[in-house]
Amino acid sequence: MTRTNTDQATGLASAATGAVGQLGLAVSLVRLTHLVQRVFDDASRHHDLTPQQAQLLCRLVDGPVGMTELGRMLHLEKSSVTGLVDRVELRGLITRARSTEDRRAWYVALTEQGERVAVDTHHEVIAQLEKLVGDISTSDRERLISLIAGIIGPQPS
Amino acid sequence: MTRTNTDQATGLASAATGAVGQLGLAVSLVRLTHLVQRVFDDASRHHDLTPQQAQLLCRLVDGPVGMTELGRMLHLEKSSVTGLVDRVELRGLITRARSTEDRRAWYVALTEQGERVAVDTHHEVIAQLEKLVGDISTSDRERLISLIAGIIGPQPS
DNA sequence: TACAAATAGTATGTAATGCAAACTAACATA
DNA sequence: TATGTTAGTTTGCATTACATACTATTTGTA
Repeated sequence: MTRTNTDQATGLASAATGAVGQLGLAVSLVRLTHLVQRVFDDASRHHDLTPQQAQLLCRLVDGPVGMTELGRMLHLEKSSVTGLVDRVELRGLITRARSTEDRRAWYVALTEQGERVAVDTHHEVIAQLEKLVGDISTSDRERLISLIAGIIGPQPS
Repeated sequence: MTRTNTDQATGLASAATGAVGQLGLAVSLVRLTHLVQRVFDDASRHHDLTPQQAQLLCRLVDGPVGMTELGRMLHLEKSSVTGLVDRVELRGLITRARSTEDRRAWYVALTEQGERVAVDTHHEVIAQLEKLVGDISTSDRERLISLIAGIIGPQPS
């Protein structure tokens, strides 16, 4: 099986290529993603949340959000949103409130406890990531931020 | 609720800060991760795989791997590995073969069909990611690769 | 050699995730 | 008013992931 530079994968194959610097950009992005994902999962677990529950809480930090909008944000079908919100509501971290304009719609909001958990979890994620990037110089950090901004493009909320 | 620069979150809060360029590095990393994760999930789905199944296949591209080692690679408990391997084996994408040195151990390997699916899925992930970073100049790409290399550090396989 | 401890993997039971399809209630429009 | 659309729930299903308990094999040690 011959293999080009970007041909080795989404997971490993480092033995074949040697240093990280030899990897393609796409593969580097995938590895970086695994690492960040890991940090997020660990932080969630530390606060007794599943990663999905933590994601939900993070989406509510700026204020109440409707169920349909949540599904769009989290890329979930509406039935999945119902289940996720149900479970987190049962834990007392969020509440549902009827919309005043549309009696079909609900707004999901953090409870006081939910806000504490959301903020704490968020801070742990940020702190752990800062630890990972701590060695990078200020100018490199800015360069990295702007390069990433170029990739993720206009805010997809 | 006052909010510092790195204080807004793991999910959004863009309305409060404006442009992406204003975000902290940690938050940028989290957003980038969501994007890459999305690409990986979509590619998996296109090939009728769950993301976890696709991850598994990717880990086998370089050759057979034992169950314990798979668990270490994928950060899964051994009972989780058993289940995942069971299901993918049922689909005919991988096979178990007894180790010759240790009669307790198994090696998991791609079948012919599994190798095709793994390579195809991998190529789709790479192609989609390349599309995302296509606008970046060659010198910026190299800079980005080396900055990412600094973050992910020595190959954790 | 024999026996205890560690290791590789499986089996079982439980909770969470996520989808599709069918459903109810409310809104919107012709 | 009738019809279609939208917001959300319910149900049933497959997958994921863990902990715990288990079997079989290997390894270390007396």
